[in-house]
Amino acid sequence: MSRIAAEAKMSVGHIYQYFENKEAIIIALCERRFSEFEQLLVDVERKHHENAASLAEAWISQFTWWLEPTRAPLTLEIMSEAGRNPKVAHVVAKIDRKFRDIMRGSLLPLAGPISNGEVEARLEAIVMLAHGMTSRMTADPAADPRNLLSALSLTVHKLLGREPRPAASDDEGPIRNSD
Amino acid sequence: MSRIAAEAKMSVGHIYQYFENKEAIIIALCERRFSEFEQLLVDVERKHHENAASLAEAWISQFTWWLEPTRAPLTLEIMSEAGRNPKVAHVVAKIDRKFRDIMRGSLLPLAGPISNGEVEARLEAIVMLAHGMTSRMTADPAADPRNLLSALSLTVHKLLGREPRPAASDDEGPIRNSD
DNA sequence: ACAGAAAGAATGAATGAACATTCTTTTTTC
DNA sequence: GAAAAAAGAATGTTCATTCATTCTTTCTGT
Repeated sequence: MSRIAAEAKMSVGHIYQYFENKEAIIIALCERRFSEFEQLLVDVERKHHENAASLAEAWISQFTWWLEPTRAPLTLEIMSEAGRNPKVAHVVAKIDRKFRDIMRGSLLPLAGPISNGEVEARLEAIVMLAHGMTSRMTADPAADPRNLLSALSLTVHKLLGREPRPAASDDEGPIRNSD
Repeated sequence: MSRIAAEAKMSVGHIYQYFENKEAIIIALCERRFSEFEQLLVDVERKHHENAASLAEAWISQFTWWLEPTRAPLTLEIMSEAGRNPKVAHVVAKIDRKFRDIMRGSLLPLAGPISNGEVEARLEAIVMLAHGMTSRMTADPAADPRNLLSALSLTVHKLLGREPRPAASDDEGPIRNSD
């Protein structure tokens, strides 16, 4: 609380006029974080709704947002907290549902006609990849965001039954994780 | 510490005869956890080295280990902690390296000849999926381990360029995540 | 064989720091 | 000058670590 107060340039006591307790702050931060990302996806969808091919690329590239070095650790902390705190779990569940709805509607149709169960399995796989990205990003100081993103891209394309884009945006080969 | 002491049926003070401080206990727990899993993979490899087809299946099924409801939350906590504590990060990096070595040697050859960069990208994807599994498992109380595992299986098979096994072990369809 | 001294094992109360929350006091605003 | 806003000191709790003390085992000299 004292650090939050310092950051907000308020006194500790004053914060309690705006939030009932620390947990309420945490919930609000989670909600803000997730709705920011949701907005990113909605924007991408609006921009590319006419062009199926570019949608996948644009959609994937949004995940750099989660790879910001200050964002990933706190996101992982949120997932951990969700395991203990049902209120946090509820906020996480909300964005998860939203995220899957968006994918079901705009991304997965690119895979062609597949069974309902297959659709859900692929959704789950992509959600797992997204979670895995933030976990890898925070747990491995040598993890390179570009590698994580291209592994995501590769896998999403395979899940959509398409070939990944022919070349990376810059001409370098894959980057080694050094020790 | 008091809870650890109770669990170990020791006094709090006595624990400090065996561990320098709480951090040392945490490191030891991480090491034990990871080496247990490593042993699982080594065993699977030994058992299936003659049969490439069954290796992938057996290998994938080992991941139920990470899905144990008491294991996943603490594993996620470890990943979070690795972001702050370099000693924990080092232990995580060690199992990560080992894990990739095993995969490179026994699993990925099933995918046929692919470029070096492709190999590393697929390794990263599988590692991300593994991390994602524990994150999903702890963050979503409605997550079903069977769904997570079959999403993993589906994706690993796609990454290996093979079709997933024809049917699930039991005859049920995919399980919905209820609300 | 054995008293008793030394070493080691184990306990649990004391310490001090961190921290969320509340309460009293001060400052600002109208 | 009253009411609202803001500050920051006080409170009570949790928790890792330390420390004085007690209990147990092992060794030593006769």
